Amino acid sequence: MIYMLEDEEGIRNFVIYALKSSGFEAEGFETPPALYEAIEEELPELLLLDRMLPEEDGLEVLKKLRSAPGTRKLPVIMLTAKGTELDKVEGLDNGADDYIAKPFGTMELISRIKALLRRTYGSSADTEKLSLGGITVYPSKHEVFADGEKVNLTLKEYDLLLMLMRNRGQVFSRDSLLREIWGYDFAGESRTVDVHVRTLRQKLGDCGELIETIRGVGYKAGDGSID
Amino acid sequence: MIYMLEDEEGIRNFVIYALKSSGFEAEGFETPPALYEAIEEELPELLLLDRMLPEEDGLEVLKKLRSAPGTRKLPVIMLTAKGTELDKVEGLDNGADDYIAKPFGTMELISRIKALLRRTYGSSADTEKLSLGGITVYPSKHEVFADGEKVNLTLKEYDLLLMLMRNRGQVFSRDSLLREIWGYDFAGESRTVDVHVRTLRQKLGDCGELIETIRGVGYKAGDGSID
DNA sequence: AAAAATACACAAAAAATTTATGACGGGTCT
DNA sequence: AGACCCGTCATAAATTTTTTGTGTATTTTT
Repeated sequence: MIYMLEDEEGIRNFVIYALKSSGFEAEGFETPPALYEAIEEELPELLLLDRMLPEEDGLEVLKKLRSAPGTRKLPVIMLTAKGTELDKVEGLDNGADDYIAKPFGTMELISRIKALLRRTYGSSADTEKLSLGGITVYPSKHEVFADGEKVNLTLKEYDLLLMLMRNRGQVFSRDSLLREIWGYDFAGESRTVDVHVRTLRQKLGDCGELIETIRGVGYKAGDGSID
Repeated sequence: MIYMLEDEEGIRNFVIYALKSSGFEAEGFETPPALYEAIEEELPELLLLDRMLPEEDGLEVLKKLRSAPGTRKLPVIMLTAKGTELDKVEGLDNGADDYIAKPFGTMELISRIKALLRRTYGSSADTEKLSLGGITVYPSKHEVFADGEKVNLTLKEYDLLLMLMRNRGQVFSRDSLLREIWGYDFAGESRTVDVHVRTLRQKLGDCGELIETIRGVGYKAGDGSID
């Protein structure tokens, strides 16, 4: 969720629209009190802050946010018509993470937002995860959780789960799984996959049921409806 | 320590001088290879990267840095004469944290550097010391403590530990560790890593268990849950 | 509906792979 | 020379993977 504090309705609507088009959740506010109230309700992931406001200066808002424990680390990008170097320095030195002078392009704004979010919330390693029902997989950590409990999987079990989770709802034949995960190319009869599916289900406990057997065809994880 | 990659000597010297005047340690490099070499030696806190370089494009340098585990999180500010919105978007979307178009003012540059350092290291707490369980590393002093006891590590052991501690929870394959720590052109056995992990674990005593073996994949430090 | 056939689940042993360990020799620095 | 770091190897230990056999559920045939 991204919040924006900006008194001019035109700019505000334009930016909020642009953000939503890029897949962000976004909400705009006209006055500092309205923003404060919203922050009490829900802390946004990032704040776009106009520098020049009729009542309370944007800089004052920033200082307040920075001095309150809950919002001390809130990523803030200042947006403003005041584009002199001194203005930028003032904004940044008071705790803003970025400072964009109007007029700015939508694409640049989006990119800067993404860059800041990336830096703040650690783009891949921590965030990157796959979930299905009670199962969560963190690929870069090679960790799997089922109903909150950490599960220790062997390599093949892990590969198998990842394969199924990455293509949820899709049915894989034993042969295609052997080819993809084992790299084998032979078509000979083998119960190898079955055995791994079994151990995998066992280790996943209740979540094991999310791996379905499609009789006569193969296996799949989830039916696409569950998130 | 801040590094700068910039082919024009005039700008380079000017910026390095400005940085030093502001109390930063800084060093400039003329070519990508020189930068890479320096990074092998010491990882800087931040990198200023010129976009247009005669040999290798700045963007290529950025991509390389972002794809290597050791420098994936290195804060990077791009500095460049190319100031169109598309250029900025391109730089930011490829992993740069900020993008400043020339000509830029020294004060703005310093402020942006400070803002990024603030965001990255949270008021410089992280640079001073890294902790995981009973292990504490002081990178600036090259000192390591395990359960309060000082531990004497050899260079490779230290590099290995630092690598794992800086990316806790992340799994590293032997190959990627060899590439990052031993250098991209190291031709030796990947079992070499095992041996160093062993000596490292030994020296860390009980804390050695924090370095986990992920069978079939590699090693990692901490499971993300421990702080 | 009963019988036969098929496909899968389960269990445990056997085989294969991967990692830990101990030891050695070359190299470097003091 | 002595101490130490580094990379390699052989072997032991640990764990995973595959094979194999048996039981059970489901589908097909009669």
